[in-house]
Amino acid sequence: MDLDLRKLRYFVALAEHGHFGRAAESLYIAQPVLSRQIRALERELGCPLLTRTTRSVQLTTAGRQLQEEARVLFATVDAGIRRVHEADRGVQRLVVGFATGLHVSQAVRAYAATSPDVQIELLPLKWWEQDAPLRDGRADVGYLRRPFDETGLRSVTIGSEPKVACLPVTHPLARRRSLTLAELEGERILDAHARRTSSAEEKFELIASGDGIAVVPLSVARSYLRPDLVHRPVTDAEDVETCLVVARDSRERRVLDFLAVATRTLGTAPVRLSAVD
Amino acid sequence: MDLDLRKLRYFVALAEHGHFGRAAESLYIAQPVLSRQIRALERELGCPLLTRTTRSVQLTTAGRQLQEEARVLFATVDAGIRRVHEADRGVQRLVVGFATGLHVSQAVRAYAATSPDVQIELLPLKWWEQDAPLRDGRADVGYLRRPFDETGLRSVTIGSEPKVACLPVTHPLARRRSLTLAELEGERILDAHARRTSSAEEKFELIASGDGIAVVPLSVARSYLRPDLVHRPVTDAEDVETCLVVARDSRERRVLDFLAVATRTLGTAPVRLSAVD
DNA sequence: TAAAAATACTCCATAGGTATTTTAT
DNA sequence: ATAAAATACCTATGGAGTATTTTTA
Repeated sequence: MDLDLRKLRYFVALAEHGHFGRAAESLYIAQPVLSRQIRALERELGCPLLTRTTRSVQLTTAGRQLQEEARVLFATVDAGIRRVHEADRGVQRLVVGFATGLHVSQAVRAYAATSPDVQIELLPLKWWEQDAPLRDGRADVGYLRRPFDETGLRSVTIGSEPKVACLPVTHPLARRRSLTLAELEGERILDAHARRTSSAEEKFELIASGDGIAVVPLSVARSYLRPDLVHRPVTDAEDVETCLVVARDSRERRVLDFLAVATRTLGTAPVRLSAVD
Repeated sequence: MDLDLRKLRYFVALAEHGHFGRAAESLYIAQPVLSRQIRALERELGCPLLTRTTRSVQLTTAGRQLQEEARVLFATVDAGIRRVHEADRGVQRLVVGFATGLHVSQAVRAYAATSPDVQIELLPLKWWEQDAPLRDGRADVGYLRRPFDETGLRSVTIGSEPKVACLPVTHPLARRRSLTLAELEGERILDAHARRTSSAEEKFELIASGDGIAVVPLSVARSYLRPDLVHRPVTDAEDVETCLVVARDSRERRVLDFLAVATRTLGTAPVRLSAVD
């Protein structure tokens, strides 16, 4: 049912030693135990992890992959347990999510100055799930662009930015100072791609190679700026609102403090809860 | 010793239901079993996860943190096992690491066209560990900037780029077309920061707020371009070499193919192994 | 007092041990 | 022939079950 981390640890030792006897020794268990546990692991995973001859042990492709996965898995476990212990010792954490192109470090530094005991973590938000991390607790507060699914969240608008069209420098429209939506009629617009790769970079690569153009918020264009691309304001496209977002039911001091500091660094009045709902 | 994922799964169910009886029911186990397992988990972790009254079960701070960690942990496990199964079914993967500012998507797309069956994954490399992922197998091939620790690796130089100084727009030197190292004497240079945050953004934030300047490769400056910063070539700073890197002992078809395609997209001759060593 | 968690006990699956056999070089 | 992994068999830890007690809103 559940992956057995003990067996996985045994497997890693075996993969490293390439020898049942020596691996068992390093694990302080008897060799037959290791043999059985590895067989069990192979059975549970449903695929062979090594090819055995009496003289050598060689990893299969799946085995090599598992060895790699084990590395990140144990690192994840260790880091997780450490954070649990920190939470137990009363260490406060604040995870600040931010959509591509939105700059948070000024607010973060201002907040860090007021609350030096809070560990701050930055979480870049993916364009296809801006809001989910706030709902499920992966982030305590986020800088997002509208629209997004606001159910279960509270948000304060903190600004807005124009949309721009990204074009190859060689594109005829690139010579214009600004554009209108009408002028973009007939252009191939690269939109919300289904592929959930990490790379919006790919989109811009496609634009550079002439496969299409994109209309994006100014700050997105800026953060993917390249010498072979230009961006021009689309004068009649609606501005995109940026906002600060928290989970609807979060009432924790550190979150409220951050909101206060963050809105203050924007030069606006501190957020009152009533204004947020 | 090892974290028990079964107990963790039980804990998650309990955290969600907030009630031993109902959680046990949802897990198809008896209530006393759940009680015991949760106590055992608390003992193993060395900290209380919930405050129990006969009417309600409430998570402690550590408990909330563990619930969060469990989410990412189970996701990591699932994804890992999936990749192991894929490897077993013969699905090829190629992980391409790249340092900030180096663009790989052109080569990746060219390679994907020649080898459509290979799953390609992009891995952004951290500035403080450019090379480690190549050595430990997290990446099969990487686009790196010299210098880095080349032990156990093979590299081909594929280009070089000038260094530039990043300054606030308001800085007196910002009006110059280009600069020399001598002219930067006396400036506060923000260098390799010890803090291993994900954010080189922070460094640029510091520059923008006048805390110092930085001398970085051109492509790094470009990828963190902001309206309140400028970058000017430092004419007498040595250029930075960019290179393609693989593990010394990697001889796999997919890696060699990628090298061939990648160097071809650069307009240079395909890499011969002898040239790499 | 009633609902819910904890405790007491029993059973069994499985990790781990030792002794031995099988296998491939 | 020999080194190394697999198999056989035993022990004991701990997970899961039922019955019962303890606790507090």
